[in-house]
Amino acid sequence: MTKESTSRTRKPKRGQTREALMSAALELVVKKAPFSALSLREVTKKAGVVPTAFYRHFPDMSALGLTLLDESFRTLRQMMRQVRQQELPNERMLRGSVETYFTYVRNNRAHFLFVSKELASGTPTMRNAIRREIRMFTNELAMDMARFPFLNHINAEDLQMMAGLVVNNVTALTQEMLELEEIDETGQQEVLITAEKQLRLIYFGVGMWRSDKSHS
Amino acid sequence: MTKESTSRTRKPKRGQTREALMSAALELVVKKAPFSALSLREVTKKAGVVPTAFYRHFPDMSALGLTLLDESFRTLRQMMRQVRQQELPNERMLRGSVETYFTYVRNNRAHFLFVSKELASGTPTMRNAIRREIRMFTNELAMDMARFPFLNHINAEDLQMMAGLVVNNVTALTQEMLELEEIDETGQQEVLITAEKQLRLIYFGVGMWRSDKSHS
DNA sequence: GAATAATGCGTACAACTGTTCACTTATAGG
DNA sequence: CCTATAAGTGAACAGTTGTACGCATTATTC
Repeated sequence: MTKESTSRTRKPKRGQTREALMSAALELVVKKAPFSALSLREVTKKAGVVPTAFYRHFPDMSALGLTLLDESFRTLRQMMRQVRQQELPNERMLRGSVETYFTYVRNNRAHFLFVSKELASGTPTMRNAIRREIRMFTNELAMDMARFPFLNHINAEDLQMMAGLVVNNVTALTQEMLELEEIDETGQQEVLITAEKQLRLIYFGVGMWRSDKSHS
Repeated sequence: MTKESTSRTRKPKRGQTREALMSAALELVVKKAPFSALSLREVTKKAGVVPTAFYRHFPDMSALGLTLLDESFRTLRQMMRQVRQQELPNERMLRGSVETYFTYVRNNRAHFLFVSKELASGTPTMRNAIRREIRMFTNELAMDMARFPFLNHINAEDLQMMAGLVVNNVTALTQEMLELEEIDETGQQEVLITAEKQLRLIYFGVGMWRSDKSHS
């Protein structure tokens, strides 16, 4: 991870305090409270630094939050890319995607937890940023689906609706997963199985869908 | 604004301060921050009462939170009852249920918002209470489905999975709805339409489901 | 109407908050 | 090696917080 230390420093405190602050905050969010409940002093204490040092790296707490959010998004997009570069939806690859996704969730528990909490309880700025990101995912999923011959009898609006259905459900399952203890292997396995079944069921529903159906 | 006499006046409040505290807190949660970020003094100020008066009604803030949660649950259960006493799922009554539900959401915006925020960012006690409640809803829905001849070829586990799918999505849509301004009539209408379509799609998927399907 | 319980008020205090400022120290570039 | 800059320190500030205490007022019950 750290690749910018280019000098022989006995006490390598170069750009490292900034990261210490970020991971301290992340840790506190995970094991304590929503980000908005963190105090600047609390974070600096956990980072092993005096309160005023904070200002050398961030103008205020909300800037830290935004940076943290950005970092989380990088994780999310990376995951998204990996899931998408598998083949397009069919019953067989469903399991693979689900596993890839939830492996990511488990390996980046802190980031997902942070985003999940902020989505519900963050400042409007944060909430909007997250929702925009989720909407982007949904759009990309809808576009992927559009490229699938199997689905080209479905209009754009309905594809969006279907993508939304998938994303909603995956989001909910992610939160469910995050509630489990990290150790609870069997619980996580259950969520995974449920996820796969639910997505398969959606897949069936999509197969039955007719966009020209009257709905008024 | 406040025209109360300056110093030693007592306002004729009977059991009414307690409620003032509760609705003050609820209001603050709605328009400001997660409950955990509220301060006792803030709440009492908004309720038009001196800080120490708080202790005449609650031992501390978290007790207020629990009470608020309880109140919200009463709303939720009442809604659930009303939705359930309609006929069982078929394509025709879907719209009715969806409308009943979201009307409730709109009419009890504050409570739903409170629960929604606490679900993600509340204390473990709160989160667990809410999740238990949601699980109860899911179970009841699964039981309702089980009584439906149309579905009696589906085993209990899969019924649970399906009920979970519905609840997950309704939950997500509820949060989406709560993000909209109260005035945004067209936005709310859109969510409603999407909700109906998504549930119909699930309905189709359920129709295709075979519990004996191999899934490994 | 007097007694008792319930409720609200004001003061007080210690703990914690964010932020300022002047200061020391470490590091990088010349 | 010297120096300019970046990064960390400590003291101090004004606000806010939760809560304890005693007193004042009201509501209720006899």
